[in-house]
Amino acid sequence: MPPVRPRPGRERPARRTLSREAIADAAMAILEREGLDALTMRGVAAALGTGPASLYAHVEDKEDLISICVDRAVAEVEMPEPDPARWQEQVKAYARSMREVLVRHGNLARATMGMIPTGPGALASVEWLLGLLREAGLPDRVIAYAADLLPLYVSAVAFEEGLWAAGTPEEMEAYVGAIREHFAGLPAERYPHLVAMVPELMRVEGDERFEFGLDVIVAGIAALAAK
Amino acid sequence: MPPVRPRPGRERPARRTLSREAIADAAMAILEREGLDALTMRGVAAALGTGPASLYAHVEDKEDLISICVDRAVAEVEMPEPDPARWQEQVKAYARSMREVLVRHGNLARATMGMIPTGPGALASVEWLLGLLREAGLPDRVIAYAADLLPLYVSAVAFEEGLWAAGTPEEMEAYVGAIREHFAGLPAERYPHLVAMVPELMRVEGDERFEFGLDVIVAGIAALAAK
DNA sequence: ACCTGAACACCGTTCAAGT
DNA sequence: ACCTGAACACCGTTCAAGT
Repeated sequence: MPPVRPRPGRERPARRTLSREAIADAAMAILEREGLDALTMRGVAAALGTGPASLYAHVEDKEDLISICVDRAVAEVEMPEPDPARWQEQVKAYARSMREVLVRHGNLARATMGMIPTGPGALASVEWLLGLLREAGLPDRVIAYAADLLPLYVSAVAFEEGLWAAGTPEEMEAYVGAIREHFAGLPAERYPHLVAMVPELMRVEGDERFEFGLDVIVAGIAALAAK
Repeated sequence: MPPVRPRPGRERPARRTLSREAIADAAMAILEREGLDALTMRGVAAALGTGPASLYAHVEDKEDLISICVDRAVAEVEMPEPDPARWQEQVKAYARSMREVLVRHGNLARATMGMIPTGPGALASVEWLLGLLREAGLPDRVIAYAADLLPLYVSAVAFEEGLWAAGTPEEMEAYVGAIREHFAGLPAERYPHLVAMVPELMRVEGDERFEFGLDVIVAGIAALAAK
């Protein structure tokens, strides 16, 4: 009669098997907590209790891993039932949701720029936007360029906002103060327009800034579509 | 009578003294030849025949060095005599020139984004744009946001174009081909709008794309200014 | 097939020491 | 004050070896 043994291979708790999904989960957690700059292959591996080399059995390289994260994030963008009569408002709501998602995921925006989306999340997102604009009756050529311009704008804004959010609030405060002083001290004879505009420029604020660009772009698309 | 000596301290050719300017020159040369990714403190130092530590006597850090390069590049943007009656066309010409400058300097665009300009080159550029829009009679608030939106758009486009230009033309060709095939193979029942739009989306081309966005933004600014 | 330790070829920046 | 060699604390990725 064989001696009683603890269940075979269970002397220590089984290591969670690595997988594309588990790696992406760990990466997303780091992104949300610390942002894109803190996302390293070594960090992801450490979070999974292994070494960086182990990741390469499931993931092509760091770029590949980031593209998985981007696709997951983009899938979170809200896509309400298209209502062609309200396409301008729906396009804006879509852009607002995308901005929120990109900022929340530790400035993934830097990665979305220049990326041609091929993952299911991004494809569903593009499909939604194209559908809305087509049902609204915009010309195909305008739709093609608009569907390219809109995410570009949102990504650019989110990218910048991610950079600014990198520092602590105190550093941020100090930086803005230094900028303000620098601009206030400029010679009016050399930069008359700039000096005259300093108060107005200093009033520029994140949300309003985003909404202004959105207004401009949606109004511009509507104008070009009507031509 | 003292022996004839070669000029004092000239036994070897004198090392070119380091300076902020010399360091920036070397950095700009690397940028134009190899792009932003290839710009390293070690590379700049090597080009100047010294070690990386030597740079830190003249330059705060890498970010500081890049900001010098950005300012130099922005100073190259064309700024014709403002003609308020033609402000829309002049804004577009300004944007085209900025795009060209950013792309030519090895994708400096990634660095201009999120940067509040304080150097003389950037200030002159902002001053010009503000002056044009003020003389054109746009409302101050629209000017403030427009002067922010326009460089953001140009930088975003240049940033993406810099990414695409990173590979060789053959790699580029292969990548576009793969994308085309991927999109052509998508199930029409899952992505009806996307599949229907593939031919139109594939016709999207760099210059036309940039011009479309420019048209949209300038038309949008004009529309908001008229309200 | 999957996982691993160790190593390779890089980074930006700091520091003590020189001149 | 300026410059330097060496070192520190990181990277992404590869590779031979294990299972």
